[in-house]
Amino acid sequence: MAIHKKAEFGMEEQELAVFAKALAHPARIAILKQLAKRDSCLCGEIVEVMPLAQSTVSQHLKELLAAGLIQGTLDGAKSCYCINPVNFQRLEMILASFLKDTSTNKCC
Amino acid sequence: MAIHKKAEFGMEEQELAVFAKALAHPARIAILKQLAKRDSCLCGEIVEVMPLAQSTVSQHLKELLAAGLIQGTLDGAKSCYCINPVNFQRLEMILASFLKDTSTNKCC
DNA sequence: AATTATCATCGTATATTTGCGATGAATTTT
DNA sequence: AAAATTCATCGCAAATATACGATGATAATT
Repeated sequence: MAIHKKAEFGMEEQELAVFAKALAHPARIAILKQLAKRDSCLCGEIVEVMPLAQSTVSQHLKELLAAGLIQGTLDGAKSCYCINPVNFQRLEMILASFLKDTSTNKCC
Repeated sequence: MAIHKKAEFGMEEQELAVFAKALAHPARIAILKQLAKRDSCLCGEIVEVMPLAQSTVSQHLKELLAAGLIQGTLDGAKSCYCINPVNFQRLEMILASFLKDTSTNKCC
């Protein structure tokens, strides 16, 4: 876009938008489920159960990391990723607040 | 992307991804909050409280419509948009399921 | 009937996302 | 030490998203 106006909105909106964007691709949702299911994962283990190339999975992991939904370490050759419980709790809180703010039945 | 592989994931992942993508921009979150606050809105009323051009707001409304998060009618000159309560309830359900699937404390 | 107000859509420009192969770095295995 | 494994990053191509002004269509006002 010519100019990005995202910064002109409230902190709450921006924070939720960042989390939502991280969840805006089925691959990333599937990755998060896998991580939770196995408690933790090597990148290769995820690639095995995903219809995507290794480089693509690595990129999705990077985005999840940037959004704070997962945490991970790279010990030389091997990697290790897992859910970030703290930020997931934060996500849950923000979602609850959002759903409360948007609850209504009246319509046009 | 050269090829879109989204279709190769599960229905649940895809459905949540569609909702999440709709929420992946602060402007759309702000719009949803406005709609809930006022119960319903003309496009122009939203433009007034938003740092965006009318055409841009209209485009965001279209995306929210496509995702099913809002419903609306166009009576000639005037429009009327509001929250889609049914799909919001569905969103709430899917989110709860997702959060359950991703709950864990064990980490690497 | 002419003007004004409201809004969707089109066209355009730029930025971001998605996906992959190739490459290189670090570790492990042989 | 050589070969194999594991993974992030780079570079590329194509698709989407973001934002706006201009335009046209419809309805309400004058």
